Amino acid sequence: MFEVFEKYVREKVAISDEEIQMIREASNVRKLRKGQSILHEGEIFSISCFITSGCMRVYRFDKNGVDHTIRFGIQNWWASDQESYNKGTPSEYNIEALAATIVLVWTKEKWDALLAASPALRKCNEEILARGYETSQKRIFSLISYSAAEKYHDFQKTYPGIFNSVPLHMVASYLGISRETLSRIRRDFS
Amino acid sequence: MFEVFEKYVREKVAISDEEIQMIREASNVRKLRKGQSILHEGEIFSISCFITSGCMRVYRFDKNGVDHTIRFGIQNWWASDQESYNKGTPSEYNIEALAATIVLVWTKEKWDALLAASPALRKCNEEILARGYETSQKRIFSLISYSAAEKYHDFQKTYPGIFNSVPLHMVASYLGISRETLSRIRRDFS
DNA sequence: CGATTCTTTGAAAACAGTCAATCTGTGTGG
DNA sequence: CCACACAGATTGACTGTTTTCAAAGAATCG
Repeated sequence: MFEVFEKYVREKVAISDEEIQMIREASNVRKLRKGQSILHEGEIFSISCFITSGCMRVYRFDKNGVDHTIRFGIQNWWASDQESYNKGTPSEYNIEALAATIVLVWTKEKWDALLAASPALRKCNEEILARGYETSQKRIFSLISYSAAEKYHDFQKTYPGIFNSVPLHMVASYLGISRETLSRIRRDFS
Repeated sequence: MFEVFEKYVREKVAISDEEIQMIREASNVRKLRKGQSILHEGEIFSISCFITSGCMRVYRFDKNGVDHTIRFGIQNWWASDQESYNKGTPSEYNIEALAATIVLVWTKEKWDALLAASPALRKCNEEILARGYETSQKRIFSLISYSAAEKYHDFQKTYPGIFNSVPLHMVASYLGISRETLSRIRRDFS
């Protein structure tokens, strides 16, 4: 479990064994069954949650009760609602495991303490946030400029790991198109 | 000029007069005419750029040469390409003034030094990044779940300040719809 | 005032969504 | 091992929305 995280951090920043050990001790392992949720809308999201294996999905319901996929997460990704986490406000999102999944979690208190104690972790954290923002910008560009077929192919190419882990109707909901449209795109392109 | 920024910072964090003074001394004022750009694609974006008045637009061309509005900025917003700034890579974006605009700029070197020297500024910076990410998430949800009309009304309601500062065809390009569609939405709803 | 940019409109075509039905694969219980 | 249930994926027919293209009407600016 933790080895995955250690490798992940060491690839991003130089960090001492002591710091790693401290981070390890503050962490908890959680195993999730397929379909299990770590966040329901209305709850406050107050953990840092790193995926070591499996697959997760962040989603949200619209006013008609239709769910929309905000984001997926697989190994080495974080599952979170930054807004709820930062502000301590009730979340509008849900986070569920799409398959058997193992995550490392830290409470917000412990994570804050770790950030204060470890400059390397702090740097790593900043990088993660920056990377997340850049990813969002790219996705926004694809959503405003691509056709349905282009969005599909771009997703498949950019995130093959995710593409191969999640059901197609969730890919459709991630891309903002209907599953039928996605199905027809697939038929026409292969 | 600088007063706008000082007020902005003080509303976010507690900061000493000395720190403010230091930030002020490192800053430069730049006046932009309508249509003037501070970034062309291919260049490296290596300044922090705070808008004290006026209006800016971050945009990008797709492979057909059509431009798409990534983001707008008005007073108290930042104009940037985080990815180019962070990684030092050539930008894929363009940033232009949509009207006479005054910005405060810091070179990346100076800004980094300020962040290192002022914990308050660093905290403020983190908040800005977090807020930017949250904003992106909201926009993604609107792009994948709203109809064209809903996107329009949401934008108008959420960012009235921007809505009233930019031409409609750019609003359309920001929302990912054609100007004709936007025009018809407006006709049908008033 | 003329030039340019921005916005609106109409008609046709392309595109995507909906609904209902069917097909496919997986896993479960008998 | 089979039959059945269930979730996921596909298809067809239809509807509705959005884009495209071409043109004309405002608004703005030198």
